[in-house]
Amino acid sequence: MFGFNNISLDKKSRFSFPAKYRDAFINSNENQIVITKDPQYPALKVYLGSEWDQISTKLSSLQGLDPIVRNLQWTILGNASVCDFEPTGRMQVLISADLRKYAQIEEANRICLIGMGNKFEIWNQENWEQRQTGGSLATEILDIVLPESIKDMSF
Amino acid sequence: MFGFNNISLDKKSRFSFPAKYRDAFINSNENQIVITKDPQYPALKVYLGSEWDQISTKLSSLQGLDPIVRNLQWTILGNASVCDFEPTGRMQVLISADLRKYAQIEEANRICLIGMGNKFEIWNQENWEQRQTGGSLATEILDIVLPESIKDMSF
DNA sequence: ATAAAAAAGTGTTATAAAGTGCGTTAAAAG
DNA sequence: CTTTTAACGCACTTTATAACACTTTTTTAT
Repeated sequence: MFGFNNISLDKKSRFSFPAKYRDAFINSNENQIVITKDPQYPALKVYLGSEWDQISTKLSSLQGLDPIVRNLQWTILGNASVCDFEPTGRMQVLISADLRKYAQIEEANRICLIGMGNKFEIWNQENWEQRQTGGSLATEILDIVLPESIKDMSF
Repeated sequence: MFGFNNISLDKKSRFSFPAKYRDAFINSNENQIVITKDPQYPALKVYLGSEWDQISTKLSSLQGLDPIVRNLQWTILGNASVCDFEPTGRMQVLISADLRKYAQIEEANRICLIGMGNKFEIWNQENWEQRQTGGSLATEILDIVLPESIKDMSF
């Protein structure tokens, strides 16, 4: 599941996955999609249910008294929106109001859906273009030292 | 049970869990909800009965002569409010006056209910926004060394 | 101590808003 | 030209919440 897609949100803020991903969804037998905040950028992460189960289980088991861990738990777990999903149907998913706000796609009806293999990202179109053209990566790097417990996780 | 919810308290300080969590509650056969203080922030933790049984059993069995452990016991066990709960009904829960005070949601009628997997957090909206938006990672680092006994617990 | 009043807690109903499902049209691909 | 896909519009369903009525508990005054 790779590649860039420019797709539209309907009036109720739903989008449909492009048809080219249908077989992959059917093959891996997914019936849930999880959307949550990207911890570093004003963008959203989209996980398949099975992938999400792994990530969320691991992350929620970590020691929440560590403030860095807790912040990641808040961001990723605390903003996750779990959507029922039918790979054989319209593959339509709603983006909640606060996630839209975070990704700056509030009024926009066009978004960028980027396939990253086992997950997708959703970006506001302008942000995505800037990110790709400009060398503007510097501003948002989290210069925090990650605790050992999450060094081996990839979100 | 994940995700952010902005919900209202009624005049008697009750809130209802969003309907999307109903199936999870029914499946795990919960009939009790426990609300208690968060040991680090002016916020509340909400546990399912079964989860609470585990945590409270474990926590109350720890060596209370350790001051950090003792503090956690006071905060978490000593402020727990157990509420009857019907997953098939309105899923309505009352927040007691002193818990409201602790979480600074005394007059507020809007709260943030954040699903963190096996538990929820309740926040005053302003506090939550500050915590999420600010680069507040550095400020509240608990530079205490946790005793071995609780390093593997996650509250 | 008792009664009255106030406060706190419980439960029900009505309604506006949010979310869902599905048919139709428009656009793109083969 | 035919088939597939994406986008749009509409109707229906579900959900959240405010308003109301009633019960129980606590407080106050006599």
